[in-house]
Amino acid sequence: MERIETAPDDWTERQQQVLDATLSLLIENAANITMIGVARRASCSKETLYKWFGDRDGLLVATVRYQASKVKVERFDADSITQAQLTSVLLGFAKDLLTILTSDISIALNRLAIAQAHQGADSNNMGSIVLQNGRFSTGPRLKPALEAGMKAGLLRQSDSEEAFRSFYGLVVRDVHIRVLLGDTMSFTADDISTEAERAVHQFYHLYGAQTPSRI
Amino acid sequence: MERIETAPDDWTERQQQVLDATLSLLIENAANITMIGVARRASCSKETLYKWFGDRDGLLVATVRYQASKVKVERFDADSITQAQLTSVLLGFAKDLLTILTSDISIALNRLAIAQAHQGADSNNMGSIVLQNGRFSTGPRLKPALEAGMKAGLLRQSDSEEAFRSFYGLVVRDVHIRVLLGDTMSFTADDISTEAERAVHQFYHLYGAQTPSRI
DNA sequence: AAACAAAAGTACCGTACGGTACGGTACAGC
DNA sequence: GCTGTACCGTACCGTACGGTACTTTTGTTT
Repeated sequence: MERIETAPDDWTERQQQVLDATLSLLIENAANITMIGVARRASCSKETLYKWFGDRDGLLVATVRYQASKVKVERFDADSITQAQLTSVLLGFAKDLLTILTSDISIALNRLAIAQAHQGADSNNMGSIVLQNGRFSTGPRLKPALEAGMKAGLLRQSDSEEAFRSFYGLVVRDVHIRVLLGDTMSFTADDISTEAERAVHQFYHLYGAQTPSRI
Repeated sequence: MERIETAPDDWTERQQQVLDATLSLLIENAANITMIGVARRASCSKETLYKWFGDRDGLLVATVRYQASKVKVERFDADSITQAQLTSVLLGFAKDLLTILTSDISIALNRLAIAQAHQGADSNNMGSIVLQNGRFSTGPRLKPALEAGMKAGLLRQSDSEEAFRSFYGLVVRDVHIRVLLGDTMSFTADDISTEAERAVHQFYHLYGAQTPSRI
């Protein structure tokens, strides 16, 4: 297990300050973001924004990518795995997922991406970018651990992608759509731990090799 | 079991035509909806829109409520329930949920509501309305069947709200966020049936009184 | 047919925002 | 010191849109 970090998209420090300013404005109100607003918050000129990022969409895409590059990903890459290790990986994953999905910044970026997921059906629109760096980066991240678990006889043999999707459902349930729609669910760290443990327990119940105790 | 229909919010036929026009425009591009666009699509004047709906937000809220009023809700309201009945209710619910969440109209309205979930923290904003008529109307709808199932010894005794949320997670998994972000998942009716059956099977596995066969 | 109401159509206003241009300033290289 | 570059601040332009006012059409009542 090691922590790897994706490339910071090679922005200068000043440019990163601008992107951070954009992020802070997005968190405050993703819908009403304006170029002049970003310029003021970042204490830079609009012309600089256009010079660096091309246009409004370029700035927003750069901001989404920039935030994605900041997320450190933990990968499991061993052949064999013990029960305790697998449980630890699953628990950590569930907690990370719930923490991220309920964070201000994730909510803001998802709102932004969802709002304009319709325009520009190409793969460079914001919806695709968020999907790629969000949901579609989490699956492959957990896959090795799941397959090692199957190989070690801890999990039933099955399609690891399907297993992952069910685990995702058990972890997230209705939380994501609720927070996106403005339901303030106010999770404490304890709540998240409890939820993660429930999800892992239920997942073992569905996909574990031997049947553990109920709920 | 009976089909009840919520009040159509007493709009005249002509007004409903306007709301339908608004819906069709929302489906085409929820982000770029304009008053003049609605007026043209509905062959009415802007002034009429303002007279009938107050302002832009009033029109959008009315449209969301109007659509919600069109959804017929099936309720279970018996004291006792058989295994076959419970399975039927669960399957029907899962299929309905997946069908709705992946429909153009639900996607458009959720995008609209999510985009501006931040402004107006009062309970009359669009996020609250969609939550109330979407996620928060599905729970109570299934609750009686779940509790009847517990009473009949078909399901383990547990908090029916918690049981529902896990069922929701098993049914929806990552589907909702993916379609909202623009991932075209193209479900056929067969796909939806398969998904629903898997979810119900897994739900029974977690909450069923006797342990059925795996997956 | 006259009279009235409702609503379509159109013209208009104010504003907000994306994008551009330009003047001014700090600083690096020569 | 001179020149070029990078950047800030601000003013400006064009457009799109929300909202209002006014004129014309349509249709209904008496």
